[in-house]
Amino acid sequence: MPAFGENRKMTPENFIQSKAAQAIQSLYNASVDQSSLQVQVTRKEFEGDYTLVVFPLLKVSRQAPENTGRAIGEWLVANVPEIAGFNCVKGFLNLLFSPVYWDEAFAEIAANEDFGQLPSTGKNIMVEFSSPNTNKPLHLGHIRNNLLGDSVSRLLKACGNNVIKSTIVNDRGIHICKSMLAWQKVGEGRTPESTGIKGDHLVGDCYVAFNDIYKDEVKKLVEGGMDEETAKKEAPSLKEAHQMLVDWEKGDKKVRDLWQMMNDWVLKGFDETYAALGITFDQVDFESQTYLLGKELVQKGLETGVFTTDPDGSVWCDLTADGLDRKLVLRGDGTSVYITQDLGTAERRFANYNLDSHVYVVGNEQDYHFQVLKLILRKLGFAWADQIYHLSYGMVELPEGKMKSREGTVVDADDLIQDMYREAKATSEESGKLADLSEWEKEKLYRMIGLGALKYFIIKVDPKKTMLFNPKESIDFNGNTGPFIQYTHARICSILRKAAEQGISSGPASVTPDIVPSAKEVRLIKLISLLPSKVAEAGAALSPAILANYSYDLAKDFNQYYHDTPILKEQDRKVLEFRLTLIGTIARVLRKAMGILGIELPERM
RNA sequence: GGUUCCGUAGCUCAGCUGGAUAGAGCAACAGCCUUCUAAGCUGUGGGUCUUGGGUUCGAAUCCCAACGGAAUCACCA
Repeated sequence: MPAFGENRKMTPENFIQSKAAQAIQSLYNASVDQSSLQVQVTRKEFEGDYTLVVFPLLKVSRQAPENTGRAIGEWLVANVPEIAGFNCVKGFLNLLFSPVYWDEAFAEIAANEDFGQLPSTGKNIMVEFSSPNTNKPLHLGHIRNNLLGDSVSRLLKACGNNVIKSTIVNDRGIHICKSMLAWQKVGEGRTPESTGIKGDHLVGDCYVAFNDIYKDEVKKLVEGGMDEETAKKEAPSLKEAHQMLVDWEKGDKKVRDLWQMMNDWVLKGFDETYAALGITFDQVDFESQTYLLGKELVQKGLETGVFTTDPDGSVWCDLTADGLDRKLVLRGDGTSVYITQDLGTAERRFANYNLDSHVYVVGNEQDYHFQVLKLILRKLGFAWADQIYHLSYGMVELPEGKMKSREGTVVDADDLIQDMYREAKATSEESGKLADLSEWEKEKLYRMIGLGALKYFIIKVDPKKTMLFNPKESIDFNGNTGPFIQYTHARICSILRKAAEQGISSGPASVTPDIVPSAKEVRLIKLISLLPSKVAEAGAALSPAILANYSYDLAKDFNQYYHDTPILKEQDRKVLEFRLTLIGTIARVLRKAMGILGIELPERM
């Protein structure tokens, strides 16, 4: 992927590789494969822009590392006008580009409005994420899922793909029946309207109530002499819930009506949470409408011998040869299981949307499920089976351990969003910098900052790792946090505003070849220029964390530059305009990167 | 037991296809607001990269093993 804008034919790395190959040819009369030459950005402790690692070349040069490096460096300076100087430390040849080179590179970035957007691939990619159950409200785990899914969708889009965001609402099953039953038993006809409680929370309360009733029954049965295992199965409320599920499948009107009503409450509640998070979907499926999919595939698999039938009529796929176990795909009574409908929906989606690939954002507790899913699809002969990517993410744990809904240690999504908002408000009010804003503007800002903090906190961690959520640290707005990056952007906007008041312009045209960027400015330009490769890298690894940490690096570097460099006091107009263009470009790059992550950057804070 | 993932500063995390003295933030300590937003900046202290082997000029990174932790292996979803 190009490290520079799309117009540039060569990245600095390629450029050095090709010139170094020429140097080696000329000095040692040996030809080396350009791509085998290792070039990296020079570490900031050393002087230079890019570094050629000379160790691998010693076989060819038959000289000490230092001498080899020096010889190549001298040749490059003498023969390549873009390379202005070099120094050699051990086996590392640090090369310095001429200021003109950087100036041109920067002008190109500054003029490219689409900087950071990669060329179109023409591919259709579906990203499925969120996929909630309708028996309880969203919690912190769902937030990680939603933010990853949303960010990854934006990443893939920035990588030039046509992205379809989808979710499948798990609105059917024993869990929702439990909530329904409890509502009938102890709900006393309460509704979101009559109580003012958000619909998903009301239904979640019912779910908790069911578990209380259930535990009570089990306890009584055990006291009556029954062993615990049996008691857990024989509890009357559980049997009732099962009966309710059977009635639901039969289409019993009373059950269906109740189900419809309570699901509507929940979905309305979810809509509010999604709106608060700024998340939307292009395609929403409901499991109640898709759970029968996949049965034809089972039939097909039986015909082709991929599946076999047991004496009791259940259908299995034998995966023992692949190091896995036997997997049930159809129950003895002919009803389907979880994986059956997943097979079916995958087939339907690839066909309907002409997908090139499909990303599933699902927790790592389902790693095995997706391993099996892909394998079965491959056995069924679908070429696209390998284009399924399970974006597996780790659990979110609390300082006191795992979240357990039954023990009430879950962090509720709505509560969390509220807490972040409140903290942002308190911190902002304390600073007193927003006194002249209208109430409406302030509210918008508190939301932007609170949510930015939450989103960044979650997204900056490598998805596959189990992460710890410490409420105290999450509301800290100092250091490597969303608000730090937002603050940097607000500061940049402030500078540009002040400059405009003083009638000083900034823009690509102000970059002229006679400006010599300082070492710090060159570092910033190098950082800015990394955006396209970071987008590509993050997209390929499906890790928004890469982009988040890159944004932090850029913001941190800017803050240091900002403190060391007088900007508006500078007398030389040309230098001033160059700096303003640089600062404006940083703002644009930050906005782009954070936009891909789904985090807004305010112009004031 | 099988499979997969994780183990880096007191804590939370970075560390790209192997490269220079392993980096940030938090916490602790010491500085910096007549100058563009102090939600900031500068500095100090803090490491056997879980352990042991291997591969090579060179390993936190790749391979093997051990130890520790997590997930999963349902006629649940």
